Amino acid sequence: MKNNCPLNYTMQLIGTKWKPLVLFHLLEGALRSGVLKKKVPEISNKMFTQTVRELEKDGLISRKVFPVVPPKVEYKLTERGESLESLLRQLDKWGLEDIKSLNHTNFDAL
Amino acid sequence: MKNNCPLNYTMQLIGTKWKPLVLFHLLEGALRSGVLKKKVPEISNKMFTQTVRELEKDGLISRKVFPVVPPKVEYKLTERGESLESLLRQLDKWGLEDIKSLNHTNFDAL
DNA sequence: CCGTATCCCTAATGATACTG
DNA sequence: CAGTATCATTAGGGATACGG
Repeated sequence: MKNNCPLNYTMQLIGTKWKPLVLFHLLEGALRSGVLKKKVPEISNKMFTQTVRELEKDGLISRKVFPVVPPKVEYKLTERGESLESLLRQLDKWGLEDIKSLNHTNFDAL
Repeated sequence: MKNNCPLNYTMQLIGTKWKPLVLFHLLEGALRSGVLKKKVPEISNKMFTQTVRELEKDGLISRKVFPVVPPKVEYKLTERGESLESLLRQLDKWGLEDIKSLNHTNFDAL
């Protein structure tokens, strides 16, 4: 761990383009692979797989395969992943508030 | 804004390798350029400049030049930047807690 | 002291086609 | 439905040398 800042450690776990979004949508509960993917419309097939694989490797989500046809796979947050909930919500909230304040600024200027 | 998630908006503002660290260190107050840079030892000259420029452009920090020799430049958080304080501290806190819990796990396993 | 300008490398992301 | 493989592109990052 460099920079002796736990902050960096956290960013390395969730600080990518897609991870926060995937985690955020899983706050609702377990989701089937296709459903989860549709919640992040712009994500490519490759990046979706890569993202969930890494999140699984890091123990933030779990993957459950149902032995049925057609295949069915569900992803859900692990306990460790759930511990990110308040952080994820705060990230979302800050963005929302910031956008709102920007709008106010624009309105005032016009 | 894509994915209609403010979360993403936030990540685009601070979700890079160095921005969170720079912002975090500025929570203490204004810092002279060289001092701030030393707080992030591994950062290259180029990335430091690039990082503070972008943070300034996004209105999260401000840059003050003192007309003296040798040159003196100070960076500090803007009001908008300061609004990130609790978020930054929570990022740091989560990492710290997670590292601790990992250590416990390891100890238990040994 | 502070910052810019180059050059270079690697990791991250994306489009497309294909398999069990 | 879920996932893999491949190829191509770009963005992020770093080393070094130079300039006000």
